[in-house]
Amino acid sequence: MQTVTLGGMTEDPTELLTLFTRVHKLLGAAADTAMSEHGVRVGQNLILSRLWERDGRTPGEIAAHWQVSTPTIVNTARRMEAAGLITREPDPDDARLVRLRLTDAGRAARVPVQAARRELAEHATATLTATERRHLRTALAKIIDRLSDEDGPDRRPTTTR
Amino acid sequence: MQTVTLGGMTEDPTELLTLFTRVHKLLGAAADTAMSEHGVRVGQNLILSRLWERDGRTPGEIAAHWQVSTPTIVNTARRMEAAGLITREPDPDDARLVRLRLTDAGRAARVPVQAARRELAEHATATLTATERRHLRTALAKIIDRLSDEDGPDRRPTTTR
DNA sequence: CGCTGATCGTTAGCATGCTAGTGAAATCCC
DNA sequence: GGGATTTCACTAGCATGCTAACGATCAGCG
Repeated sequence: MQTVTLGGMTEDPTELLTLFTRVHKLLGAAADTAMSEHGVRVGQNLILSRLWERDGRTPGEIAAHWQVSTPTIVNTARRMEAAGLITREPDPDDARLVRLRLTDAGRAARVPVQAARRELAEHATATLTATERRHLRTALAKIIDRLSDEDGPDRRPTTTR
Repeated sequence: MQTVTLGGMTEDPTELLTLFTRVHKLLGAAADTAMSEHGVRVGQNLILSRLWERDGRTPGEIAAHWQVSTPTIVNTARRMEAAGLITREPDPDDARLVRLRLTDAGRAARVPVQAARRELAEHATATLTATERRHLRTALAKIIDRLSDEDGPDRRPTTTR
């Protein structure tokens, strides 16, 4: 009986999935607000952070890194091109590929955006003890590993299984 | 080799926002898959769980409970009506209100859907120690409290501020 | 009684994710 | 060399969230 205690409760308010939904909504909204002040929307961080690390990546490359679908990156990249954060040029050696490159604006957003995200993370966990914060990170990583395993359709086609 | 481990990382893979994004995506996808087997999509749980608790609620009532916008509930309710899970009738006493009521199918989904969500939560946290699981719940609740405070525009219009 | 303002649902349009299907280009392999 | 396969990006269409603007209805108050 660790959790549910009420009489006719049908939905435990501390149900894990519910908690995650709410945290994600709050964190996502806060991140979007904070990042928007620097001309970047929250979903664009998927692409920007990879291009900051190394410029000229392809949509498929970025999608694979985050385990996200290619259309997600393609559509986000189109919005970012319209917003002047990146450019999209065909690869000269392989016409199937598209190279995403940072503009000056895209490069300039790096420091403030990363700072805003870091500050938000600190702010959100300000009331957690050091132990809780450490366990939170561990728990999240464990859940990701756990769900990435059987769920992941073809992550790392290692010969053996 | 849990995840990435490079030198000039610009984006810490253990960055809190990133971890939450990934957990949310994995958990949401798994929940949607599990619930879809019973004819319910993951977002519809917002409405269903409230109607299971008490039938005949209004969209605004449900939106307020979850701190979610009214259009979110309205649009989800329209899809649920099309799917045969609920009906929508105007309130006889107040023509502005819409009463959402469960159909037999909506009522029948209760047990299997709740079981599926519970099993998923257990599965996802199976590799966590009891301590980690306890701290996870605490940490999530604390983050929700923290972000709901100043962020919440008008939660509880107490006279004083 | 009737005007004004508050309340409630709806519509329109956007961002972020997804799957399925298309088409072009590169690669494999006979 | 040339047809079949694989690999890309892209498009179309959906679900889930949002804000802004609209319209209808109810409640207050003169």
